[in-house]
Amino acid sequence: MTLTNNTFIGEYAYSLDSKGRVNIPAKFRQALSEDNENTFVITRGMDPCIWVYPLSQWKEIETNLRSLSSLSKIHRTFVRNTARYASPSTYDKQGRITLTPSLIEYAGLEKDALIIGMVSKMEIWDPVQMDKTDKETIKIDPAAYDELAEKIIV
Amino acid sequence: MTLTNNTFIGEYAYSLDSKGRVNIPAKFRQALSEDNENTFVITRGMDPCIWVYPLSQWKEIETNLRSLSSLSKIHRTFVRNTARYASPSTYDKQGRITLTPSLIEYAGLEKDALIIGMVSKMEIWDPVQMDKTDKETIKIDPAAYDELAEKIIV
DNA sequence: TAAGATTATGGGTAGTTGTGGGTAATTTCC
DNA sequence: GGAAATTACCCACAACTACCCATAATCTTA
Repeated sequence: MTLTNNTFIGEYAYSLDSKGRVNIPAKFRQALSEDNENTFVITRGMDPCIWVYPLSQWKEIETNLRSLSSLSKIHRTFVRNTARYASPSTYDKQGRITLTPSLIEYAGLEKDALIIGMVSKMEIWDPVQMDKTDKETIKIDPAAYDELAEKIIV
Repeated sequence: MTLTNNTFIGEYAYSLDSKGRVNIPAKFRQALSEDNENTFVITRGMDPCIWVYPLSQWKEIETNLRSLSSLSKIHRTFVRNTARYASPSTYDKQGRITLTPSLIEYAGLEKDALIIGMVSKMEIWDPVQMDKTDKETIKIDPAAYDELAEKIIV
């Protein structure tokens, strides 16, 4: 079945080659709608990983950023920090995107790359970082989950 | 893989040569719409950096400045400071613009220049100044910042 | 099960990009 | 008015990147 609704779920293990390329799971490529022109926007995640947006999704963020006036210092800082690390990346005939050296370093990627579907976007993790973060997750305050329960039903 | 016209994202490290020239990232040049005739307007940023607008974008700012009444002192000051240091700069065959000595001094530029995409414009920073500003960012009110993030990041 | 299609990974090459420097035109200043 | 300095425009080259093809492993389908 071919879903083209820009929705990504599941986890995949790939390798990062010497040119900084990683494969995008075939299912994710098929899920990407035509208007994205085979293009994602990669940027820093809030965790030590790379966030990968469909281009159309990123454009919405850009539109929102445009509405902020540079007269306000906090607005300037926010626009800078959001736009600064982002770059578009179109996948090649083999289905790979090229990551920037800066993002590879930020995520601590070496040989292996874990690609995780986050519904509206995806994340690229180094396996070691992922492990570490998993262990820290256990320490999360259960009360925080209770609060979340009011917002979402699973 | 062309992003929206006149939209700039990402960070690039270039060098300032002995003639005061800096490269404009190829992606930014490609993003610039035809009607700008390869021309940007450079001026003082509100942070210690140089702001670089597409010519067409600058014209819009001029229009907005016109609408500010000179009866108000703060309006006069703002218009003066904005218009005063601005000058157009067309990039050469190699894609470089020439910066004015006054702006180079204002931004504290020496050998290296960091070019940062700010969506509707770009900024040119000295790496040392950028570092310093990054560290000050931590002092920004986290609550206000988070609120902004929730509104902008979809 | 076998043949064909798809997927993941590696590597080669031609064109593009970033950087330095040269020369002719223009401006400045005495 | 003419020399000096500045600016605008041009060429050259090294490094990099986008694009192409190749191959092995895996999945599909008849």
